[in-house]
Amino acid sequence: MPELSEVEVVRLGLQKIFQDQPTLQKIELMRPDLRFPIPLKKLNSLVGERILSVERRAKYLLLKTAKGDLLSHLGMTGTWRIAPLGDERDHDHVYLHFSDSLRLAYRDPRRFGILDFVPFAQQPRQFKHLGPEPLEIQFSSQYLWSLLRRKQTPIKVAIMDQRVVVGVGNIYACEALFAARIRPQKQASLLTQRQAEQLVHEIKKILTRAIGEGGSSISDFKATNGSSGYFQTTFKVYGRQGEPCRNCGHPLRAQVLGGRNSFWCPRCQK
DNA sequence: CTCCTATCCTGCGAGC
DNA sequence: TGCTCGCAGGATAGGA
Repeated sequence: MPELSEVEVVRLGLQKIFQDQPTLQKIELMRPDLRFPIPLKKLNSLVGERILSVERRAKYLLLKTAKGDLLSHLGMTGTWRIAPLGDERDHDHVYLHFSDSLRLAYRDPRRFGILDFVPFAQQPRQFKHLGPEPLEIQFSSQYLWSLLRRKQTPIKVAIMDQRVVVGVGNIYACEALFAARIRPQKQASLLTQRQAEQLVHEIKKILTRAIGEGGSSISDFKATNGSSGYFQTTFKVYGRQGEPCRNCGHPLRAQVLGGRNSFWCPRCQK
């Protein structure tokens, strides 16, 4: 369930763990069956290398070394955790052994995640069709509005399209549209420039805020796993169909758009 | 090309 | 208490 904010919080946690650039000493593969089989042989070429940094693109994480990178995607239920010897759990796929007796575990019960090897200086094939990062200046209202003019899909489907902008998942798509007062089912091509402006502003605001709130609990890295990373106490519409709008009191509604349940206030959102 | 639907998987909560 | 059932959802493949 992690969206961009949650993945960024995980990146910050991993960066802290790797600040002394430990050496990868061994990769222990417990079960290779993720979305795609984990390529142990290729990943083993990273053994002996130091982790130089941890980067993020969209919801992908990259552990960077001089020989190449370990790419991971958390899918729905993927987590990284510090796993001291003895802390083995169901659904642990991989243990990464580092110098200083550090061991990291990748665990993913639903197996929607990805672990892959990226050769040095190569662009991961997964990045080929990705749109701009939502928190970069390239994601501007001018960019979004001109792109949406040709889109014959509901606006919510459009902003969840990774080719339009990366990292906006179902929860924050609903919340950003509520904040921008736009109905999720509104045709993307019919947004006004003003609405595109509002929407871009709210997406940036909500993602930034979520990173800030998740990041504040970073001292306990384990706290960043699963859905506990969401600032879910402050959801205004997500999962609240039938309950009163926090703004006007009108009952909130739900409808499936693009295969995803969507929540909105019929009075506040136009 | 654009848009839509099905698919992968397991845990959890609702309902009986 | 214990069972079944449907939903959750990121990304992608394949069909219309």
